[in-house]
Amino acid sequence: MEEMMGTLRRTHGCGEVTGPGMQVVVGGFVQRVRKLGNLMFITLRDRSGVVQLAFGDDTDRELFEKAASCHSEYVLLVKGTAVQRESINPDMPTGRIEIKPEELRILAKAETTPFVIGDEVNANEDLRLKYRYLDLRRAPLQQNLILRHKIAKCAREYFYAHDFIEIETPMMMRSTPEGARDYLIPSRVHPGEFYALPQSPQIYKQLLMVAGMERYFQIARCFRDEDLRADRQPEFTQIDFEMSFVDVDDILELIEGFVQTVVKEILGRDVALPLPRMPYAEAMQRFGSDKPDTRFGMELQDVSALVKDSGFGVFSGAVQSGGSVRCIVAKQAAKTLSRKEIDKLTEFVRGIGAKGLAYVRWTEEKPSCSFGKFFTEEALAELLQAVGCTQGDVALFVADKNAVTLPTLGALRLEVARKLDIIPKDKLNFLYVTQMPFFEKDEETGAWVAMHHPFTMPEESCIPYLESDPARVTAKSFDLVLNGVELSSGSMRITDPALQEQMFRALGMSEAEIEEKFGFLVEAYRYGAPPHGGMGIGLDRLAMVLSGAESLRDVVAFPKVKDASEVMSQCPSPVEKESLDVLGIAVKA
RNA sequence: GGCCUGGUAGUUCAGUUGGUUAGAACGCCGCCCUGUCACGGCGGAGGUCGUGAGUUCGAGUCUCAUCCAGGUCGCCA
Repeated sequence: MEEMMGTLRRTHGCGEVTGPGMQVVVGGFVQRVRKLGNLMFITLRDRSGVVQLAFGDDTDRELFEKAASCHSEYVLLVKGTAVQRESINPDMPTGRIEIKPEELRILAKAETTPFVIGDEVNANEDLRLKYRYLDLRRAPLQQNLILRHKIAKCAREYFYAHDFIEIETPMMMRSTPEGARDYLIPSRVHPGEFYALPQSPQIYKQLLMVAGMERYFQIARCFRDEDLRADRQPEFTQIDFEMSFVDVDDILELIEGFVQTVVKEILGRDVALPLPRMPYAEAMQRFGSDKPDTRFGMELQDVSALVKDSGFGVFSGAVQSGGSVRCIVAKQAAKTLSRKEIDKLTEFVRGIGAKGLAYVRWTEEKPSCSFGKFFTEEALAELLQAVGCTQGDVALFVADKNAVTLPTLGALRLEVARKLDIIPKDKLNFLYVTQMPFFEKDEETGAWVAMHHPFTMPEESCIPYLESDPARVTAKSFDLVLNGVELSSGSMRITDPALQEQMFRALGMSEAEIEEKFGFLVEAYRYGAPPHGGMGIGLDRLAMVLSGAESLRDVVAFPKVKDASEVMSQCPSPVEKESLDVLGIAVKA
């Protein structure tokens, strides 16, 4: 029979009971019951920590028997006195004291849990997600959610202090066919018509600038109906803002200030400002990535000039047809990267688009080389010297068009670094990637599509080439990268309606299409808008990196799994036929 | 959607060329235990080997199909 709290109220968190002599009432879950005959210990856990209750021969017999009936995860309310322990546990923050209970109420009993609830995980994630409310009792996950809360709190305080106004934008909005797939909401009042959940508050926050709100901020939930990854959930949270009367540098300075503040607040560490800034083109050349992990070297090297006249057709052919031959050099990796391992890496690069992988593996006296028969010893020595490959190293080469060599070697660089375990875990390398290309070519259709979104302001100097030479147009956009994770992206927006229409045309949209999809937006800008720009910072990803978690699931209270379902409540789920009828929806069998 | 890996007790796993009654650890239950804190000791319960079909005298083990999970690529303006 469960008991009531009555008038008894908690006075302290379990982790807050520190000194002997304290009269306390604590409540929490039973972590563990340890019976030693007429001596018994119960560890009680709440959000603040764990404290030990001690029952001995000085304990009232009835109270002792009641305590002895407790099992793991029972919910107790205990009144007692903290006393010095006979045997101290130095590994426990409250290990110097224990509570001598005078009163104990069993507020709730608990069935045996499907997995043991402790700091160490000893169950599959699948099972833990099904019983997410139990998994969340574990201190590491509680700490992650608390850390996430602190980031959100810190963000609010920072943006409030910088004169931003918190404004909610709609969760039900117009579907925009560009970009990611929308989650749709059927309209009952307008059968056959749909709202969409926002992929971001982009359009609304721009309109808030047109409205003269000057500085808008929101911790905004965003939705994208795409397949999941460890670092991608279908619904996610952005620290979203937009500001007027600014240019790129003003936004970058504001955000690096936030980054410095939040890292100091959460980790107590200093971030040196200004944050490094790297043009997109340089990031691709040096790291083969638009979100470079700069915590380690092993940068890409272009050896096209050295190998273009070699007898090795794969190399010379790639250079002659406008591509390149590039490599990375893994220092002192010859032992770890055996022939077998290099074969695996070859499979790896084939999986992401390269045709193959050439290598030099310099173990003993002579380098062993997959393309050795096409190179004289002198030519090979010259090549290796040029790329800084010496005894004990492995050099890995990819030859193809640049659209393949760069990203392939970028991914290979990360893969090799992980295998060699050379990525420093304690570094926090923030980086702004700037001057992104405006357009990117759709490989299938050959059409130019916006790399960011179509409201992004191009660099002024590029405007003449919008329609004549899209490839050379760069955008006033910027990404914030932390340790190779894209935390956020932002840009200046187009405020000139004529330029905006020109942009839509460059993207191949007809007048009718522009009017139909974005007419209201273009019209808004005809009534005057201050120059403005903004950003959305991924709160989940920031929490993931700052907590050291490997997956977004570890920093989201109730995450979705790979197929976008939620295993605890089992959604999505079918609905009653009547519910569909009222919406005018028929579901294919 | 493609590819890779996995699914055996409540949990995490082991399980030999296909061969007796499918094991271990933790958890759970019972008894003992006055300083434990991963307490300890003794005993016990607990299994549709994901599901279905096939090969075989015989399948946890081999084959096929299917379901589920994770990773990865496509995708994510």
